[in-house]
Amino acid sequence: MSAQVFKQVPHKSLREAALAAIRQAISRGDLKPGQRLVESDIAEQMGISRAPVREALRQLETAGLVVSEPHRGTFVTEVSATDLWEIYTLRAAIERLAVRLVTEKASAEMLAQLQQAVADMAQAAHEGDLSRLAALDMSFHETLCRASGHSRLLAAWLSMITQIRIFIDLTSTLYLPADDVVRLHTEVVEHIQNGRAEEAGQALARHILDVGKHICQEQARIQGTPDACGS
Amino acid sequence: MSAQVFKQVPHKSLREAALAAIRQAISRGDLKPGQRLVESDIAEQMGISRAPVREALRQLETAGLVVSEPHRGTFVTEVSATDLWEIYTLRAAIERLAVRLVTEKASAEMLAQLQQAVADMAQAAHEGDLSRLAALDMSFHETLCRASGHSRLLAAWLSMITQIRIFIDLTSTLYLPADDVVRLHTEVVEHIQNGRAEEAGQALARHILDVGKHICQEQARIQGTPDACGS
DNA sequence: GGGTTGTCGAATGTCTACATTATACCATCA
DNA sequence: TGATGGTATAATGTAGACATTCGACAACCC
Repeated sequence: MSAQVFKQVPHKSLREAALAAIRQAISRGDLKPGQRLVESDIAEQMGISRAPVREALRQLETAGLVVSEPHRGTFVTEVSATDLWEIYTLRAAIERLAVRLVTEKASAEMLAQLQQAVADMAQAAHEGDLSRLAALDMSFHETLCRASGHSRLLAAWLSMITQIRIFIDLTSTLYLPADDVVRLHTEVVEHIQNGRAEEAGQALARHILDVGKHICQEQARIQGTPDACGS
Repeated sequence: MSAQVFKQVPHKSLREAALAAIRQAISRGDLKPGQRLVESDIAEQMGISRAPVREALRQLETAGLVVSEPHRGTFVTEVSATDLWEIYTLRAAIERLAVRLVTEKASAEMLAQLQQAVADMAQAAHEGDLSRLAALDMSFHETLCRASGHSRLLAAWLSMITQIRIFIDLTSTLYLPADDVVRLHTEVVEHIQNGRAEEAGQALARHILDVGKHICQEQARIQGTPDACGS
């Protein structure tokens, strides 16, 4: 066998293309919660037939990004306050595991990466660049989940983030003073550094649940529904 | 608007039928890990066309029960030792949340249901009916997840159980003495009863991880691969 | 004989057409 | 006027046909 010269063609099926396109559209907010997705429209816009579009929609349905009712159509999932509560509690539990795993491994480069992330956050906070701070915040958590080396954990995290991203952007506010955000993440990193897995997990979970509660209340306020977020 | 009197008819499509059929077949072990699923065969056996079968397969793919390679086919997911480790760690984290939620609510009937489950387990253990004990064990955990009132949590739990059920049945052994199994669950229920959410969660998580480790090692032994289950 | 190339069969990927169903609209009638 | 019932339309559900691709095996060359 000769040396590798040619790159593998990324073998994309139309289904995967449709999947990515629709997911992106939802993630970007081009498709809003509750909006109807008409198969033939999507197919026409993409220049393909309905079959691959349907299959992509079925995948998105299992992933929870859309809901489909027989003979009525598929709609972008609407996220209720209850849903937000579910997602945030689950997310907290999952990230708690992530941080525990990372602490147990505690590779030097991982730690450096997380420290860098926190340093960036501190700088953004210092400069008053709140939207950058929010982006770095999200990035910090993603880094953590990736560093866990737990593929299912990461997949679950990404799935949940996709579901709430629209909402986070919608109400794009920091629910805490910028300094507090930096401090909380610093605390977590220090716990990791010192090998205190349990403390790191608790600090992180508390932080996530705290933010979740705020977003939950905001959601309830916007929609005028009673606050469904547990204590 | 009048009060709800008539139930909605469950409006099942062929896709849902196919989905349920294939899922059951995998769950029952009729379809073994690694086995190829030929769309036209399934369609013919069910007396339907390939379209709904394909869509069902796409959903199963997202759920992680099958994997599909372009132009090669769809196969029942093979569960490696690493997968088992991922599933058990995630499951422990999720059930830890479940037990916390249940403890916080602590409705009387829920508690009674869990106590009944443990009592049944004790009886089965006393009678030496190990397979019934194993079934009750599983049922206990499912009850817990349902009682959490957290739909995503339950969905995630069911998904993971489906993925490992084949393997659990395959190596259908209790990895602990029957009495220990009963004792561990009794302990969890007592913690719930006393409102000690954190302790209940830790006890449950320890128990699950313990079992997971044993199953992991068993898997590694069977396949001759090195033990990939973290500490 | 080892390795490469050509060919064939089978399964998947995709498309088009048709069947079924839900919803909106309008006519009808008490 | 408002409820009832029919009809049209548009979208989804399903089927079947065709295109594409993979894997295996045979033919071929060195």
